[in-house]
Amino acid sequence: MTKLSLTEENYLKAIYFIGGTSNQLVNTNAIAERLNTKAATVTDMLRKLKQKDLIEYQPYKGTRLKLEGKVQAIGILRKHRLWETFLVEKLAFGWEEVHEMAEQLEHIQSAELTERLSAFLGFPEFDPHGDPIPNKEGVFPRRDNVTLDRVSPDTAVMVQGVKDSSTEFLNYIAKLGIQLGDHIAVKSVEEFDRSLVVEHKNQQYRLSALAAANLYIKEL
Amino acid sequence: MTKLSLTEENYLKAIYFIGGTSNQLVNTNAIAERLNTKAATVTDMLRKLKQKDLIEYQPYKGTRLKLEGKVQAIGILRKHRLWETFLVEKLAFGWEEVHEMAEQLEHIQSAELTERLSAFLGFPEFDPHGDPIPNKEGVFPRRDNVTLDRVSPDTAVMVQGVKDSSTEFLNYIAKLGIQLGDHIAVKSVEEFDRSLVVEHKNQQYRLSALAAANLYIKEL
DNA sequence: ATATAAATTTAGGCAAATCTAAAAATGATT
DNA sequence: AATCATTTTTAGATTTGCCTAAATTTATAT
Repeated sequence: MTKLSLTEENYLKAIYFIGGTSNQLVNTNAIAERLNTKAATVTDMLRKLKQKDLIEYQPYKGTRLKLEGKVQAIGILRKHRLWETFLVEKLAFGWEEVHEMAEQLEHIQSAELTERLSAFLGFPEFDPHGDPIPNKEGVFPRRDNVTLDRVSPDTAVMVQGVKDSSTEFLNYIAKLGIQLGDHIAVKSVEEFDRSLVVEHKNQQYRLSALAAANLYIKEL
Repeated sequence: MTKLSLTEENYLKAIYFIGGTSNQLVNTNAIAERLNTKAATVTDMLRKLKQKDLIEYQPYKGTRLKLEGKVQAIGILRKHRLWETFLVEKLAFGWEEVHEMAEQLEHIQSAELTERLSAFLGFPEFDPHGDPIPNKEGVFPRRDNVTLDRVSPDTAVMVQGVKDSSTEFLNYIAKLGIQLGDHIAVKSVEEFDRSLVVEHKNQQYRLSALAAANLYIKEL
């Protein structure tokens, strides 16, 4: 349980996200790209993290998190999503504005603070983007993984989360006025490009299949 | 308005506190001691901060903050005290527990976050230790600087703050159950050592002159 | 299968923040 | 005023995280 540097934490997080839930082998270049750094720099850090026994790493082969590395990564993710929830629910930020701040706040070291923050927020299970918040044991809550492109015409749904949380997508749906919890009715689906006509807040408009595939929903 | 490193921020804060409100010249050694570092290290940083025009510094003479350095230091202090207020009032930490966490939180960069936090807390003017929180222009609220050792016998007062916020003192008054806002009645003052007998929460006990001198109060 | 391309690592360096040891300046004392 | 003690600075290293350029390994494609 050595205390990690901010940089080390960011590397673990990057490996966690690229590796996905199945903990795939991760390429050096992928990490470099995600962290806006150079492959040579990543190699240095991988050697260091391996030496700390946080990752598996074989030169030229790739890397994956070991148990302790994963625990750390999930811990950081937990803090990130709790702080995002705080920023949106208590400080009234828009859900597209909070990522930067949460990137800083997630590195605050105090287990007690994290747990009290969670309690203060009412032990939330999903953050403002609809992403699941692992509990302090690192266990994720379950959620239906249905996206808007999967539903049939004439279905009413509620928006539960976004799959793609890039600024571009968040801005796009902010422009449409879509928020978590909003109700959307799918009117029709275009055969040609799978785009859909939806009714939302008394307005009808068209959504591309790509946009729809990035909205997690619950059928009503 | 160059963004400062965490370390640079800590140096400015140290100079601010040692220099006091009158912005006295500060010795290299005093800074080293406060930051648990070595004088040589401090010299390096002073050269750097001077080069950034944040401080006045003449080798062997000492240093003091320039306007921009002071603005930065007060900005950090504002964040520190707002976060402390948050931790105590919203997360129910004891006021002796929060310093460490606030030391980390004070470096979070986002003016918007700071202002929203202040609003969320109801624009507090004093933190849980009773210390004044500068507003976003850097102006401190005024407060009576009366300490408990200054009042005459048979006076009722309210605790407004602590002058010495060392862990030792905070623990001591926590043990006595003294909290901000508490009412205390001074029963008598001992000629010999200026110690006082006080009534507090239906109990009578004796406080040393030293302890009393570290409690800011308001007469009722 | 061999050449070429792509990915990765190694080598050598740089900047920030730190340290120890030695040198220099300041201040205090007789 | 000369000496001694203290404070401060300089010099030279170290660690962390990063870089570029060159070398090496792996993958791809004729």
